[in-house]
Amino acid sequence: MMIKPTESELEILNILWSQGPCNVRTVNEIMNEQKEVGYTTTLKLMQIMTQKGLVERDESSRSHIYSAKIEAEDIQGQMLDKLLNTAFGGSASKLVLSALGSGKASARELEEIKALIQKLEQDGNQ
Amino acid sequence: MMIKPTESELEILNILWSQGPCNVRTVNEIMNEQKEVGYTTTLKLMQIMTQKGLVERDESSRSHIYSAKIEAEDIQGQMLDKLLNTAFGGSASKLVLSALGSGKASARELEEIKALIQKLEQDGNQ
DNA sequence: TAATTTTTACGAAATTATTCGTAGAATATT
DNA sequence: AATATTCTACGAATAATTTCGTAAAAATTA
Repeated sequence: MMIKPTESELEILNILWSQGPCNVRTVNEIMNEQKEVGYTTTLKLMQIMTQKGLVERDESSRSHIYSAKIEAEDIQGQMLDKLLNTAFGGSASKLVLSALGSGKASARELEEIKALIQKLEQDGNQ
Repeated sequence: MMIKPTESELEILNILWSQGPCNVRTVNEIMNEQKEVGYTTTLKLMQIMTQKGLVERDESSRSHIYSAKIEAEDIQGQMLDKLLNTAFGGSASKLVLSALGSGKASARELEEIKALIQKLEQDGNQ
């Protein structure tokens, strides 16, 4: 069973996923664009994450460089699964309908999704 | 801003959503099908939820009857939104593709989704 | 080289969430 | 009526998460 990041840990992972490897200072500055967080708070979190194996760090330079040790897709899938089961009673279609219903997908994205459905239906009919 | 249920609170809400109004005993028994939880633990949680306004209770009979005070759809939408932003970087299509990709939707459900997309695209082109 | 700044390590306080024990009231059973 | 059961209220213990202060080492600047 894969380890489940806490909410703060997930925020940090998101930064690492989008920025690539970086040091505490950078992560903390990005965090602070959303809400005020002390430097040592971010540092501590990232140290804990290292211990848990969520990130790894390169200590060769003075300011350690952290990188995500797990794939965004893995965590996304895990969390989606959890949400599916806890909030949507296991119904993937309810979840998808809710996601699309509120107009958050562009025309281009809708095409992508249609294409996937097409593919799924073809595979299913074989 | 709507109040965000904790994980345990969400479990209880799920029970109330699917069962309709019920008392602590019933909720606790259903909870115990998944994992062992003491009766007073469930009671306490439901009392807290009452305070927070997540549920309301009818005290007219001795064993109080609790019912969800918020719509499943509202919380689902809220949590989905949050997941969308925290784990999927705001990309609804990534989320949907991940949800459909792992074969969790039936043929019937895929049809529903297709129909919705059709509708969204028509509306969009007006 | 002295002073300042940046960084890590560590511990612990503060906050939030979960769990449960105990007491007492209401009801049901014998 | 006495006993046992079921229920709520309440407080507090425990656990998990988040936050930050302080100290010391390393590096940079004056």
